[in-house]
Amino acid sequence: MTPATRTAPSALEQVQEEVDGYGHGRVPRDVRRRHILAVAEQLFVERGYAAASMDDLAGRIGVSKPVIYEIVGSKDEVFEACVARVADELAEQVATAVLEADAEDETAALRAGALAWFEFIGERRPLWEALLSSSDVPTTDAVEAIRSRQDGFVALQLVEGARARGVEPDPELAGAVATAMNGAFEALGRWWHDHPDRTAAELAELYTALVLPGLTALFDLVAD
Amino acid sequence: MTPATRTAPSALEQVQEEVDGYGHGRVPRDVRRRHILAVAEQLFVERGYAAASMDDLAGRIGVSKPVIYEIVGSKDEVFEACVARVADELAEQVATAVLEADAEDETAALRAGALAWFEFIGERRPLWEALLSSSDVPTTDAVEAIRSRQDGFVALQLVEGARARGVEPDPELAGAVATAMNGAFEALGRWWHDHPDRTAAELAELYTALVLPGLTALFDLVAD
DNA sequence: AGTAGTAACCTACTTTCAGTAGGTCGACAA
DNA sequence: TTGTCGACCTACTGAAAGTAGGTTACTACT
Repeated sequence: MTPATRTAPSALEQVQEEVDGYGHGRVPRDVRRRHILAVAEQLFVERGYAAASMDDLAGRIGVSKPVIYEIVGSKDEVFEACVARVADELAEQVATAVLEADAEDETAALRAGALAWFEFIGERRPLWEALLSSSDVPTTDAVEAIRSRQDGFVALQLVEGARARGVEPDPELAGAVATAMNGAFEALGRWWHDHPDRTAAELAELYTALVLPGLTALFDLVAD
Repeated sequence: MTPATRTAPSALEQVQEEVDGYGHGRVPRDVRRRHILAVAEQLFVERGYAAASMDDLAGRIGVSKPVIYEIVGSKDEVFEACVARVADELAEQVATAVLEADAEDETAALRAGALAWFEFIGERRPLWEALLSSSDVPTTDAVEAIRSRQDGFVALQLVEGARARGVEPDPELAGAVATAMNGAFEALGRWWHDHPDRTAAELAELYTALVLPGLTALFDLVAD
């Protein structure tokens, strides 16, 4: 997405610059909000959730704590906002990949979705781990929220895929299967962390091989 | 396992009684340890991890904080000890079910394992959620430990199953698949929470239907 | 220019809680 | 009786989340 200009102008640097644009320390709310979230993201990645303190965060931003509480909220809310940003991007990447794939070819769509997922977390592994699968992250409601959004998306694809074949599937079944599929995604993401020499494409291939036959059987996806 | 005597003498009550056995407050280390863990488990279930305080724990036990730190350790260590207990039981239940199944019939073994898993978490849903999938549990190393143990077990089953058919599988592949399978288990456990009218047997059936065909293809499990 | 209003920000607290330093108390041994 | 050891306690420190209430500088209007 971002053109690969060297030393990429990370969201953090961009906001930092924008903030510096105002000579004095005072900066409008929405800019400050982006500022806080960018620094917080960095901080969570560096220290992990538990060890990241609000005092430290405020210090890095160059602002006092009440500002954070006023503009974003509690520590949990800051964290959730960070998670939500990542989740939005993930959802968009995956959805785009799936919807761009040939609508007739469910196998290709599944493979494309899986590939997009693994590429996404491959590109920002530190962030992904810090926010979603590190060793001290509280499973916040935000995490639940992104899970259920992804589940909903996958379930929808399943239902539509089946319908396109003239099968009317049980929506609850589709929901359960979608949840299981996403659980497998998450788990493979963690596995990848311990086997970094694998490529996203290999993982996507493995995933597809594991899951597709069962889907076919359950939803008649590639019906005669 | 436990004979269903009415008002089951929970581990907590048993230990409580044993402690009361000593007239004075003083009790040997190992008894106190079981005492602490039993009460802690209860407390985590009631309040969740974050809201459970060491002061409260000490108070319920009828002992002062340093005793807990001396005998079990920090809050995290107490939590991990609780998790480890549950994990041991889960591992045993699943392993027993799988190993008792007909070794020739991998489909049956998979189904039995899945059933054991879901029955296990069905029987102690509050505990399961409090320790492993609630909203404020830090994903401790203990959780990682049980995951990797389960992964190892499943991977082993896959490898052995394939070997029994004369196929020598890639162990890393088996590991990845096992991880994905367990991720799906966890996810379905969470899904169940929102769809409590389903039975463990239904979930096991669904799970098997989703996963088995892919396994067959990948490992030649039910060869020719 | 002077002044009211307000948006952005600050100092300096309170509270809660994990974790600890150092001591008490009773049982049993020599 | 006195020493020692194991179980336990009181009373603290330190860190960090969250807040009450005040200050400063920019803006708009007279």
